[in-house]
Amino acid sequence: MPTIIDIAKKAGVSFKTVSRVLNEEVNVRPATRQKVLDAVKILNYRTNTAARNLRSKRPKVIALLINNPSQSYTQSVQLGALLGCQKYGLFLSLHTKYDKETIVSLASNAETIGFILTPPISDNKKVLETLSNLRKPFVRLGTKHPKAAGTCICIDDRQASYKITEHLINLGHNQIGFIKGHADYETATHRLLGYQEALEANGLSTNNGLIVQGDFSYASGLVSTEKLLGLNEKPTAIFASNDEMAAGALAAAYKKGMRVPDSLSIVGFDDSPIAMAVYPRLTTVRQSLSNMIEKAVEILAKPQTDNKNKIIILDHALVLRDSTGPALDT
Amino acid sequence: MPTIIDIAKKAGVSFKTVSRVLNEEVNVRPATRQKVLDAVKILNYRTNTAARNLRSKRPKVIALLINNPSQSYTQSVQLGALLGCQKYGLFLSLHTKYDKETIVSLASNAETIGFILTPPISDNKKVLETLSNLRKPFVRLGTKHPKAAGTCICIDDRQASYKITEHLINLGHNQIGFIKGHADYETATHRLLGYQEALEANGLSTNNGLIVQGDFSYASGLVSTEKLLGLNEKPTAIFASNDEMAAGALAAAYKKGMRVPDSLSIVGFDDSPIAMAVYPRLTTVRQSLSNMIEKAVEILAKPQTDNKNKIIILDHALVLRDSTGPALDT
DNA sequence: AGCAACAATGACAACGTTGTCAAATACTCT
DNA sequence: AGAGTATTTGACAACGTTGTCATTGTTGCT
Repeated sequence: MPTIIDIAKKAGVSFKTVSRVLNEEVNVRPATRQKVLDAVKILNYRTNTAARNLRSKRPKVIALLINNPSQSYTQSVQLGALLGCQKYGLFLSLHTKYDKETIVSLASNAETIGFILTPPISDNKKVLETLSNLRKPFVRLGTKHPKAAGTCICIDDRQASYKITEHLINLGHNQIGFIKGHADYETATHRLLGYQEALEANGLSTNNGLIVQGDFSYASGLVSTEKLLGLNEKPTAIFASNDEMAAGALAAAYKKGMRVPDSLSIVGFDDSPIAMAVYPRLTTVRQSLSNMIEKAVEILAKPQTDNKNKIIILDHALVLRDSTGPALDT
Repeated sequence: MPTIIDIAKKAGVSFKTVSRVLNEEVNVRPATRQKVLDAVKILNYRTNTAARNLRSKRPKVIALLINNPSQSYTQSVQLGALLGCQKYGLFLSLHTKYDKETIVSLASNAETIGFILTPPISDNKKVLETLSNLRKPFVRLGTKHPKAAGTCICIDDRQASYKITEHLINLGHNQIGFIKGHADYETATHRLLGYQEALEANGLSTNNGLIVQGDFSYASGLVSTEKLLGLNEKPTAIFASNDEMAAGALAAAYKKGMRVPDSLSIVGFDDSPIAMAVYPRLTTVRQSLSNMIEKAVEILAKPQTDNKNKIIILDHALVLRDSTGPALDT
């Protein structure tokens, strides 16, 4: 394994200068910087995080605030965060509580670099207020509410929602039920908007009682679908705001003896593990939670990148599986 | 933060002796050791893993071999392994391939401490043979097949299975269907045995076509349950060998218009996230995957603990929820 | 040209631990 | 008791990096 001393020799500078380049410090001549970077590339150098952590007094802990009813969501995020931390030689501290006291005590710990907030905490006014006063950086996942400080990372929920609704419309569906997510989540609002816009753009009514309130849980998906299927003008397709509710919708359909996608199409959102565990497998929107969280860790780990207080919008993708099919000709 | 030098002063020995005690080296007088340990406790000392990793040339990587169709299982295990690694200052390398070449190349890396195998790899003969020849320690999860070397960590599947079957019997069920797990998994066999023993112990027949083959997937749970419900002598309860198949069983029941647990009781196994996401919530067996994997990391991290080539059996617990109820009086 | 001010670089200590080797102590045997 | 050996302890360097401070190089100004 090459060390900064090897790099220094190769580049013809002192090892301290190498350290400066690697830490993106100011006051390094561009030519020198380039020589060092070349040497780094040639020798395939990787920083020894043990040595760095030993010597530097920089903070090393990222606080992840997560309190999500979906266990699969929680696990994915934790996993991604841990992998990111491992990459940068940082430690992760996990927290489900987010009262003022907890946050203040975390922030006052000199070891803490900053916070990562996950929905619905990302949009919790009290938390945002508390953090804004605390001079520690924070990153908010799954939201893009512009008012508060802190970097936001999300996908374009509205556009994704628009696209998956249009997929249903293209299959001939014109009565599309919608199950809203929990009101505390910003994403829930955007997904609804995308759905409504797609309907309007295709000349379909958005005001026909086909929108019901869920809360992102399986049970609410089931109950909501029972409501929708009990209507006089039944939907031929249902858009659930996440995969868990879509799984609940599937159960409700089975209960009624309906076949999916033959007599009812169902779509979800997230492409969580459940989407593949269910029968038939769900058509859904994939958002890469692991990319999101890795980006969040990176922003906190490398404070020099000027991502502060920006809104970062990551890619998503429509995933067509077996739970959607053409509308019945009735 | 106290260092070994502080401990040394407190205990009246050299800091090198403290290091020896902390690393459980031999040739330390018991009295000295005790003095050091007391000082450690009083000052609440925690090893600085950065310094340790920097100085020591000990290997620091644990290779986790995991290739499980269940994403929730995979995530839980990875999460637990990462947390364990963080605790001991180790790195995790994740692998889904387990051909001979991959294993040999991992083992020949001087950085690699050892391997953790997860089902079904835990019982893969080729892998076990390859590893046995390679002089690297390995830990096998979810199995207790005695022939091969390596430490095994598991729960008593047979006993757990016995207990949950007995729970159904106590509710008055005497026609209990069983959905087997994938044949590659040792646990599948033990769960079947426990079920059969419980039936026999309660004077029920085990030979009545109520046992069908699944493969641990949702889809196989659904199909298997349809088979069982199509029999002349229908079961009043179904024991699925894991929660995913139990979720499939629930779907099949809904499809037939049956209510759970009113007209059919269903139990699963694992207490995976799905058990709580489903309606009604599953009665199941809880096995703490996180404990298992943490133990596995510990064994590799602290080679001195003489857990080598032992079989470690962890606790499990019956979790009674809403998917089981009294048998119908028919 | 000469000087100040600032930018860029380098020399060296320090972080907390383990590895190496030497020294001190305890034990065994005659 | 004394030599010889084994056990226990200690002194000190080393790991690869960053922090501190000194030194050198560069620029702008009179």
